[in-house]
Amino acid sequence: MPKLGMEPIRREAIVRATIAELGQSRSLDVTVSQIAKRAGMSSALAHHYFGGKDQIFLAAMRRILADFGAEARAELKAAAPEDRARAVIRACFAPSCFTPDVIAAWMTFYVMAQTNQDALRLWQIYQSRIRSNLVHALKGRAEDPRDAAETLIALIDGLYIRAALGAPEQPELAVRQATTILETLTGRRS
Amino acid sequence: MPKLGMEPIRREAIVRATIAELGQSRSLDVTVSQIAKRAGMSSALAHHYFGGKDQIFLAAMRRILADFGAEARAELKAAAPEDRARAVIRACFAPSCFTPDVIAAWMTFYVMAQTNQDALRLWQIYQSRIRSNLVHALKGRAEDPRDAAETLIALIDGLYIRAALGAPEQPELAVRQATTILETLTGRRS
DNA sequence: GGTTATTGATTGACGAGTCAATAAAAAGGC
DNA sequence: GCCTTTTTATTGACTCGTCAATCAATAACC
Repeated sequence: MPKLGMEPIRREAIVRATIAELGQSRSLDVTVSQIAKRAGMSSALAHHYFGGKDQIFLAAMRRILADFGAEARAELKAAAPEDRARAVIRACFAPSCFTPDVIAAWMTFYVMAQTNQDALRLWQIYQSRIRSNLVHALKGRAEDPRDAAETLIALIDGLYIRAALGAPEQPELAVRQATTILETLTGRRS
Repeated sequence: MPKLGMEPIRREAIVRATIAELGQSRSLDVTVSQIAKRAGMSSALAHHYFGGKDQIFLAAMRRILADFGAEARAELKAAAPEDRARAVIRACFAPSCFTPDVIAAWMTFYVMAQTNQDALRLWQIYQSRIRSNLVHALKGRAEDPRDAAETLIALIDGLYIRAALGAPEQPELAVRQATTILETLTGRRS
């Protein structure tokens, strides 16, 4: 009983299912069939719409990156100029970006980016966006904005890993750690 | 022409080959055959000595952890009391721990630890060791030694990820970033 | 009748783990 | 010191499962 105009619906379902499955199984060893089953369709259809497994993963990665971008834009728009750096940190650990599923998916993307050029490029784009946001936010507030931004990003990456492996660390805790560093970097000793 | 007493030699060769292969192929999709070939033996022999793929990986992980432990112990022994935290940082980015191969292998272990209980336990042991070293080193020098240690570890993890994905970041750079944070955490503003 | 949606069945490759067979060294008996 | 037996080392060939990708077939829609 095929209805027309299914393509966007199916694609959306697959992307969601991919993130969920990746988050649940916690490894890259997720089969197209598993994803398709969770999305309520046959694996053949998933192949039909995406062409291959890699492209399914890339679509999921793009989605996660886009979600983060939206979150960051929202936080930045609502933030006072001197609060922009904190806004970026908040975005990183916002509920839409810091769920167990998404975190676990991130991990797999890190691995994928080591070998898949497209994945690497996506990651780099995300990196340079967050970096430029932070550099901009830190200009005039940290001694070396570039350096401080780089350090903060590394710290955030590390907090993600720890969230992936450790007990379900509360977002607030991660935000607090990152904020503390931010404040020492901007010279405000607590 | 079997010679006796080969077991330790073969095991060593497999462990080395695993790290090398993991580092080169940059993914967990490394076959036992690939490893065995690099180690100069048949895959059957690898199975014979280790029992299975997981145990091969775990042995490689144990090795890397042990190498780090040795490095850390050496650095700590040679460090003045007020330099102990820096010694730990130096150990993390020492040549024996921070080669491209080892870094890439680390990444795969992070992923493995998400699903493999034994791998997770190994990681946790490593974590608690480095944490207690850092807490000890920071006692009386940072406002909240535990918190500061936690943050430093997260930062180090993040620097590893970035090294795995980015251009071959120089160890000195990573050490500098970590040391900078260390100094702000211990109250010495540069 | 052409397009879109959909799937079950199939193909083809690859990889973990097993096993039987071979060969050399060691151990034991005489 | 020889012959036998056991233990250790080693591999090629094989089994069994899995999975990505394809395809032919079916069905609704226009």
